[in-house]
Amino acid sequence: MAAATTAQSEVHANAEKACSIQLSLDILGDRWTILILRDAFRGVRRFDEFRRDLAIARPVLTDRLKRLVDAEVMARRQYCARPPRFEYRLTPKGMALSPTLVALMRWGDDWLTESAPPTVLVHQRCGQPIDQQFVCWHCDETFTARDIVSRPGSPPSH
Amino acid sequence: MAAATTAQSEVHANAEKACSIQLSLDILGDRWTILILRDAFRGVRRFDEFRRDLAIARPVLTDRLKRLVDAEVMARRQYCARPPRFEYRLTPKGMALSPTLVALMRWGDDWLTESAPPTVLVHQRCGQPIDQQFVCWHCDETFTARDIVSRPGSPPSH
DNA sequence: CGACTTGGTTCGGAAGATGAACTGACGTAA
DNA sequence: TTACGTCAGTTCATCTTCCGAACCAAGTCG
Repeated sequence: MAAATTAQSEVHANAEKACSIQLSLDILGDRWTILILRDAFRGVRRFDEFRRDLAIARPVLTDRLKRLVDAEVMARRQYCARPPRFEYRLTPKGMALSPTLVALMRWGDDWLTESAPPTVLVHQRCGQPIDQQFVCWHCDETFTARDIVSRPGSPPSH
Repeated sequence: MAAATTAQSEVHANAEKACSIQLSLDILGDRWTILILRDAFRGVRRFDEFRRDLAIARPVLTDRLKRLVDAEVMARRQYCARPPRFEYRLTPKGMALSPTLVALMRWGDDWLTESAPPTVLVHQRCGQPIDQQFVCWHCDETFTARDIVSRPGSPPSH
């Protein structure tokens, strides 16, 4: 990624037809979807709660929630028969987005706010701030983006 | 983040006025910007190279690059006087987005592609695939999103 | 000279976002 | 029982943004 300046990864660049980032952005890539997910991680579940918190137009929220449900990132569930009430919850696939949201939040904290970050994420057990790191389990060490190279994925075995 | 279902973080939810994710999305939150950055990480630098690779409309690319330069995520630099030629490079602030891009890519790999991932990121030194993890330096251990709680940031000291 | 490349700007039409109003099923208080 | 409120939407007119095509300018190559 960060080592894309090397000859290696420039050679590979053209080989990446269907990039995973592209696929992810097909689902997440608009002004509202990630904010909806952020709210969902905070515990927001109901239509009007999303609407009020985000000040999003109703038709847009309807559409975005529908897309997220279609993509199996969120699940729509009726939790009350009468009156009929629905909630939108993160699926495991949606939960798996937490590293993305955390990375986004940390970037904002580090580069976009001059004062203290509005929210701090801490390790539940000890209460100390968390860090997000690249890890190599082979070398058993953490490192920065500078030590990463990209390679084409192994062709599907057959 | 993932523990937003606890009473704790729900209480805090309303206290988060200017969320860092919101601030980040003010810069990154549209269909093209993140794809431009992905290309930049791959080593793409010139206007027409971005345009061809992304199949993006010229005026939109002009606008997005301008925004990224204004936000100091990329820098526009003339690298040839005659004919005047320009390149767009990631600044340190832009480089700092690599964890976000990596998280996005990994989510796509894990949940959106059924075959092998098109690109694999490996540790430069040993060539083994990298992992991205939450780390607590206090406890000296890695963990998943389930072990995170959010807290309001400490008020600016004075 | 004329064609080509790079890095744009300027248009009109298409697509997407917006707020306001409407619906409809139900609950509650007077 | 009448009126009002809530939740979860849909419909519609308008407004903004996006897009592709065309144009432009500066320079280079043959």
